[in-house]
Parts: sequence; structure tokens; C-alpha cells
Amino acid sequence: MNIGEVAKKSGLPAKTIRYYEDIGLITPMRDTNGYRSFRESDMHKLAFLGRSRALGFTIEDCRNLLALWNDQDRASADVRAIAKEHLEQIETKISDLQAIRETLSHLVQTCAGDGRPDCPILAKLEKFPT
Amino acid sequence: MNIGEVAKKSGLPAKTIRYYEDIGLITPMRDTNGYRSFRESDMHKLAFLGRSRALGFTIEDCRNLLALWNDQDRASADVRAIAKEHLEQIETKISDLQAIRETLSHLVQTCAGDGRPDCPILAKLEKFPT
DNA sequence: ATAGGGCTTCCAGTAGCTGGAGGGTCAAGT
DNA sequence: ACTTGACCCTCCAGCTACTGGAAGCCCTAT
Repeated sequence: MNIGEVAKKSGLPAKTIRYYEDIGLITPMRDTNGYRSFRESDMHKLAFLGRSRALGFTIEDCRNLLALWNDQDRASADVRAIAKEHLEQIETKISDLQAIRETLSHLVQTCAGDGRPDCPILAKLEKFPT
Repeated sequence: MNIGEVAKKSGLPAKTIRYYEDIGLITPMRDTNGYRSFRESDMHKLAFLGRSRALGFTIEDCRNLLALWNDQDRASADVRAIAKEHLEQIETKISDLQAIRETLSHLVQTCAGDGRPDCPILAKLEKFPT
């Protein structure tokens, strides 16, 4: 399989696939003309990577997950630890964003949004502590 | 005021303050020795920037908000539009993250997390569609 | 022969800083 | 006068995870 077909099947842009090769996540073969030649196993890895990234795992997490995936003797505890850590970061981010949303939606509601210059949003940004 | 004092008062790292000067958000004076010399108005702008960034506005948003703040003839509608747009992006991000959280917390719960290799997390990353 | 599409590499840029090297400046202490 | 240490300066590189684009080779169809 050439990169175009793999891109279509995996849903990942060709650029991204080349990048993943660059950083050593996959190592497709090469045809005599220099084109990358993807095996089923490469395809499989890319799909794995796509799903991991879609769940917000970092590339380094993905690298580790991939290694565990390929290791028949892995302990599920190792996988779980990565996922749990990631989950906690997501939860932190969610609550940070929720706090921002509260502030922001309040401000947007109280701002007249007309032609006059008075604006509680600017007032907040100007005066109140972070 | 030198940069160190400004950093302490504004809570922004000196590096960040220099960066903000680089990209034209502030333009402090210079002493004869080449040191940056910050006026109250610079301090005020930096505090404004710090709070805007803390609410997650992009640098470009900050630039626009700062311009509106300095414009006595602004229309609050312009400020509100920026904030509203930002709010909507935050809300999108929150719900994306919440979806991820649901998936992830379910997986973490169902993974034994012991010494055995069987792992529903890897199974999910391997088999199911994105 | 030529046109088009796909493939290659390499370089640069994105956002918003952050770290570090290499060096000048200043105030206090000896 | 000299040294020490804390400042300050500029410039360059690096971070994440790609993305865009240039320059050029390869393959197929007409």
C-alpha cells in the first residue's frame, strides 16, 4: 500500500504518517522507487495511533502504549497507569475550562454589546485580580 | 521600574514580558544602560494581558482587546463579540474533553490494572472505530 | 511527448512561551 | 579598588504535533 491509500484508510493525513515515521512510531518498508510500502501491521499501528491521539494521549503516551500493545507480557497495570494519569489531566483541564466558562459567560451576559463604550468585560480585565 | 520588579508585581515571568515587547504588545522605555524602564501604564497593560491570558484569550485576542481598551470610542459590541466567540470555543472544548473523559474513565474502571496482560484499554485502542 | 496525479525530501512556520549561553551593569561588602 | 552576586541584556534553540510549500522524481494515460 502506498501512503495515499493508507491515509485514506486510516483517516490520518499523509503528512502526519510521514511525521510518525520520522519520530519512529512506524517503520514502513520502501519500494525500489523509494515510495513507502505499508504492510497490514503498519496500517494497524496507525489505526491504533489515530485512536489514541483522538483520546488525547500525547505522542509519548502513544509510544508507550504502542510498546505495551506489542508486548505480550505486559502488565495491564502499566497501561492503566498511563490512562489514569491522562484522565486526571483531562479532569483538571475540564474544571479549569469550566471556571473560565463561568466567568466568561457571566461577562458576556452583562455586556450590553451595543455601540456604547462601557463594557464590563474590559472593566473586569482592567481591574480585578486574576 | 526594572523588569524584575514588574515581573513580581504582575506575576508574569520576565521572559514573557520581554516576549510581549517583542511581539509589540507593550513598548517600555529604555534607561541609558539599556535596561527596560517600565511606566505605570506598561504595568497596567501587563496586568490586563495577564488576566486576559488567564481567561484563555489568544495573544491575538489580547492584542485586539488591548486596542479596544485604549479606544475611548469603542463599541462594547466589539468586545463582546471577541468574548462570545472565545466562550463558544471553550464550550466546544469542554464538551470534547467530557466525551473523552467518559470513554477514558469507563476504560480505567474496567481495566484490572494488575500483572496480567489482558487490558480493555488496549483492546479499545486496537479494535474500535475512532 | 505531455499532462496529471502521486510520491519524495527538506525547510519553515504555527502558539506562546521557556531555557540557556555569553556577556554587560550595579550595589554592597571588604 | 576589587570582588561577589544579583540583576539585566541579546540571541538562538527547543518545546507539541503537526502543516504548508517548494523543488523534483515517478507513473499512467492520451
